[in-house]
Amino acid sequence: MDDRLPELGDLEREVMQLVWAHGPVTAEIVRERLSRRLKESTVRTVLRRLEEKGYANHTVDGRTYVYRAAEERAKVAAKAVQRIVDWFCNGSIEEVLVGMVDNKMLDQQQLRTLADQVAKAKKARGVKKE
Amino acid sequence: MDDRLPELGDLEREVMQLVWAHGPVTAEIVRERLSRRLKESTVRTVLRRLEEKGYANHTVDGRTYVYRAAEERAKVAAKAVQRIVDWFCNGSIEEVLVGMVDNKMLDQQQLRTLADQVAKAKKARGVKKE
DNA sequence: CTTGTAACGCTACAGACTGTCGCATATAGG
DNA sequence: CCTATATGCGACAGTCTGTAGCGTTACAAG
Repeated sequence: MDDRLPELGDLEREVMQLVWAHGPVTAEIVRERLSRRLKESTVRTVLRRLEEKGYANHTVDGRTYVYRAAEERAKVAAKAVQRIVDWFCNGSIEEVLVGMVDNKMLDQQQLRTLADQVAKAKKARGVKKE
Repeated sequence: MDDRLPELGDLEREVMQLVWAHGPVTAEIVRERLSRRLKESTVRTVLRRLEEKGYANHTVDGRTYVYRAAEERAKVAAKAVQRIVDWFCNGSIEEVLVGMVDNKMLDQQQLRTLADQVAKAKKARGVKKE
């Protein structure tokens, strides 16, 4: 259920960004949009590995593979953050947030606004029961 | 200033945990407290690499190296989180928080309490000027 | 001063993981 | 049936990590 997704390399991450941003894609599409100019086989390998790692799925359309994200971007990010929190702060999210404020990555005002936005977002998609 | 610290391997992380938790330590101390049973040279290598990576410092006491964390745990965690946020969410912390709520890693109530705690923590250590 | 001992860094090395492809193979269409 | 094309597989080099042996150096005792 809470399968720990393996970490990604730089290229892998860039490709996932595209998949998330662009929706279902083919190796060719990814290749075109990629910053670096790579061979198709390279892109396909990355896509395949992404699937092995559980980040993506594919379906076949004719003889073309169409890839799409296996999990929402926000969810993956959340898990990644959770892992960081577990590793460095004994699971205390507060500590991390405090650290971010200290480090000026986030200010107090923002944080407060955040709470509201989250509340709003939650309501917007329907409240889930505990 | 915002030097991107390299990521850590499992053992390296475990060692850093000890450094943070136990304060200034020697290779020997670390070795004793470590879960796995390792040779001293192994521990020293890890400590040295940790220093190269910018996570730790050392001073010499007699002929013994004493290591201490170069940066606060919470700060490192915060940076790590920041990186995740940049990678996966275009820097939108909100998105991650929403994801965590969605994923039931965090609930709305907690988040609100969080804002207060951070505010308190900030005040407790004195406001820093921009 | 000589030597034993303890702490150190250096070098090494095997096993993953990644970025990058070339190539043999299979298949939709004509 | 033949061709173009999309696919997967295998490969290879470079890097990172865990793990450790070894030669070197410095302090303490003889």
